[in-house]
Amino acid sequence: GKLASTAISVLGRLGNVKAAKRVFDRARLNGMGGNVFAFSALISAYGRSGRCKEALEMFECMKAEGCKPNLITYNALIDACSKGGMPDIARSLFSDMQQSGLEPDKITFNSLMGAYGRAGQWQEAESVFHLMGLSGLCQDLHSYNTLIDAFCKGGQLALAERLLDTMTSSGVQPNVITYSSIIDGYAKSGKEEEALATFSKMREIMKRSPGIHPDSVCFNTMLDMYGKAGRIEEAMAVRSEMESAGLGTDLVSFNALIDMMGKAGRPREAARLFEQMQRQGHHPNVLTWSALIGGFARSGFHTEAMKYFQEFKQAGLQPDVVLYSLLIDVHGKHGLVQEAMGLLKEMVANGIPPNVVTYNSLIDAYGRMGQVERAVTTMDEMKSKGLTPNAVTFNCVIDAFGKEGRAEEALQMAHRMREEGQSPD
RNA sequence: AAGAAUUCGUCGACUGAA
Repeated sequence: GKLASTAISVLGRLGNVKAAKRVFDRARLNGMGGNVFAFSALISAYGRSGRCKEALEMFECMKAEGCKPNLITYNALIDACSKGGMPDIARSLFSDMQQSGLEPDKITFNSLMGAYGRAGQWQEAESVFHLMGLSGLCQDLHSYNTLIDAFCKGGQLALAERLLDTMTSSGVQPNVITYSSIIDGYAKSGKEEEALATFSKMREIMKRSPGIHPDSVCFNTMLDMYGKAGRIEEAMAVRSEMESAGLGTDLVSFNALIDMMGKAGRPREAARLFEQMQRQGHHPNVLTWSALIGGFARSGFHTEAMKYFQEFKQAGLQPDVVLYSLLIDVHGKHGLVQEAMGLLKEMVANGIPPNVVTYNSLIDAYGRMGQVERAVTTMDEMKSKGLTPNAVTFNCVIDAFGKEGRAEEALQMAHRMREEGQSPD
């Protein structure tokens, strides 16, 4: 009973949903599983791995079994929707729970705010923050951090800075997470100097409060920022600092470094880091491999890239949409459309449904080859699969017409783009 | 009064005279 919910929770945290579900099922067979605790833990486990649909199914399932969801169940489910990028469902659950007589608590508000923040809807996040105050709940450190992060993700750095001041004067002390969010916000807006200034400021403040230091997430944020900006020297310097701080280069640091080298057209350096990390006992994950493979593929070393892809599969790891889309894209860009189609078949056969990005890469490939008609059919095909073309899709098709000198049709496509709710820019 | 479940920051994919 109690042991089962704890086990489900721990497995969920480790990212092993399969095992969590097994424990859940077994506990239920033994007649000690079907309680709120187990259901909530499982819903949370699904949420953590981004499987919001399954979380919602479990929720329906528990209700059907007559197990009444409580505050924590709702919180877990709202968080699952948040992580799954479905803020609107999160919001309707927020209403539902009140209908059933449950009072939202701080965690409920924070989770809902996070749902909007992740989705880039910082205005909504802000209004939840205020609603929280109006409901008589006092915003805590999580609330401030969540809203600051929402502002940062929405590129509203001035608002983030202002809220940082507000929280301090309200007696809530910012922590590493607060500063990391802001640093990342600057990093993603291409404001490296501001990010660095925030980083330094944080270290100054932390010097005065013993026991608190920038952690690896914070360093990795800086590291990746320099990597993305192609400032290799500085990225390396961050790595050294991390090591002298006793944090070491962790999996995320290596992934960022490998990506940096790959994008800088230095895939051999990336491969060196790849070896190095393993010597240090790190197990490469899908992100590591994608960065590595992408580096080789973008530089035109397809054979190398595919060799690593084989190795990846032999290592028993499952390729995902991103990895397949990456491979499809680089093959398409180099005019290897047959190979790209082969990969598409393979992914479908492996039960990985292509998404908008996958299709965009194919459409782009046809466009580059001057096969506008095929580009258009591919767009229709994606629609028939229930996928909605986005701005990138339309841009690719418009560009394809443009390249062929078919300005009329390019314009028509731009019109359709508006009709279908995408704004051309 | 209980060994149970819930909230914050970092890494990989697509378009553009960028």
